[in-house]
Amino acid sequence: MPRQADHDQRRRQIAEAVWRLASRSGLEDVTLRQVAAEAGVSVRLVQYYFGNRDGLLLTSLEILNADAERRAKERVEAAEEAPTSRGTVRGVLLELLPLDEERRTRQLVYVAYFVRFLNDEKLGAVARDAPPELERLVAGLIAWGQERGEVPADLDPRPEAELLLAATDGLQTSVLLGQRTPEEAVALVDHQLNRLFVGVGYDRPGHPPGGRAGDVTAR
Amino acid sequence: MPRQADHDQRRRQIAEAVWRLASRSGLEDVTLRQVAAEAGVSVRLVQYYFGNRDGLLLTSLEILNADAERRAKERVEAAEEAPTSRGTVRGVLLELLPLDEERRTRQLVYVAYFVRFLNDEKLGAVARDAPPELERLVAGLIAWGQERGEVPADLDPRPEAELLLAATDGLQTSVLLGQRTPEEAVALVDHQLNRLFVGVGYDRPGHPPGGRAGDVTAR
DNA sequence: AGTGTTATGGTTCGATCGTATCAACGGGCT
DNA sequence: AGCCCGTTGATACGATCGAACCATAACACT
Repeated sequence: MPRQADHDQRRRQIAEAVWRLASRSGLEDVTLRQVAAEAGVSVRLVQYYFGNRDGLLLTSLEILNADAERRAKERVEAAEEAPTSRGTVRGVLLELLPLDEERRTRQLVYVAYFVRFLNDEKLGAVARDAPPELERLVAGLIAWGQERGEVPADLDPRPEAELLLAATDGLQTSVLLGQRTPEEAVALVDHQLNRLFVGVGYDRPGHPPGGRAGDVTAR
Repeated sequence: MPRQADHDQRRRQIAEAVWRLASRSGLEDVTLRQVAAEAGVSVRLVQYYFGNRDGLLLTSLEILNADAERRAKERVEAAEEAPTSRGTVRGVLLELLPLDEERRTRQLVYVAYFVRFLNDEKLGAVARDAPPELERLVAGLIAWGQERGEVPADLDPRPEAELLLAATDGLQTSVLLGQRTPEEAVALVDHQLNRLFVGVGYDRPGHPPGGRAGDVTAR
């Protein structure tokens, strides 16, 4: 029991227990006792680091959000090395699908909190931040694709970005429910990307476009 | 009190209390006592009609689902009087948006139950039924539109239907969170419909197509 | 070396949970 | 008329909840 513990790590350890419980069976199973047991600490320690239950729920969500933001930034930067705007947009969208355990858990946690976002201003603020920013980002990428001639110039980037993100969000739901495999969801994202991006293939460099451009764009 | 009570109405009265509580603050506030208070009956009565809490949650969801199905059928039939396949598809999609209090509550209830769908087989079965059926319905309507020359023949109806429904589902989320007005969501649905349906206007009969078809289709 | 603050564990308290039990009312049936 | 069962109310019980309190080990600082 050292005097100088790593508070951030301790908080993260407990927050991860909250995520697991919330994603498994919802917020009603996120009790101080269950969280303590799941994290392998005493109830007192949870109180010490988070105060009361509201603080526990809020701080755990904030940590989750910070994680998501950092992860998204990483993936955007990685995708930006790709020579096409399409690759970057695809990277952003795929961050919204439950393609690995981390993303799956994160998205389930958001769902578990969802109804609270509407009536709890503090929680709602945390949740309402991200999406508009994403829409600006994707719209900007589409506009950039237009400058590079990868996206038809007569498209309006903003609604295209909004629809793309909404569709991905809807696919997320179906994948979580097990109605669709992650692969099918990715294929549908690519299908929609095919109508936006002409003359560029998937984010694999050197992939042959295949057929006339008119075929790829499905119109 | 009377020996012969209307059981269905009683059950519905209590189920509606469950919906209100669940949509307001999540399943953790759906306790027997709170439900009884919200419905204006005694706790014993809730037990009498639903057994235990699991039964209460399950049966309330089943009643909600039956309502949704009936309402969707009504709307489809009403839309089918419209002369275009587009009007019918639009009617189906708009049923998925929180455009009135009934739809809003219904969709919030689904969200409140969501994480339970994954681990509770009984609940999951109720939730997993509807969506695939919707996809077949919309895909069929698109195919019908192709026969009538309202939809380009080279489109594959199935992925178009899936994307349309996924996008609407995603828009639902943003409207519930207050990030988008219902009007904006409907506008985006129409935007996406514009790329599928050529040469037919909105479902208002006699609405002038306006400009060349190429303008309307955004491509 | 002693002292004070930080970090942690254990325990208790009143409230509320789901569930079960006891009690009573009231109309349909013989 | 009288019994009886469907229907409703009130209440009790054990478990668990969030929150608070007390105790103490261990390191930092002087």
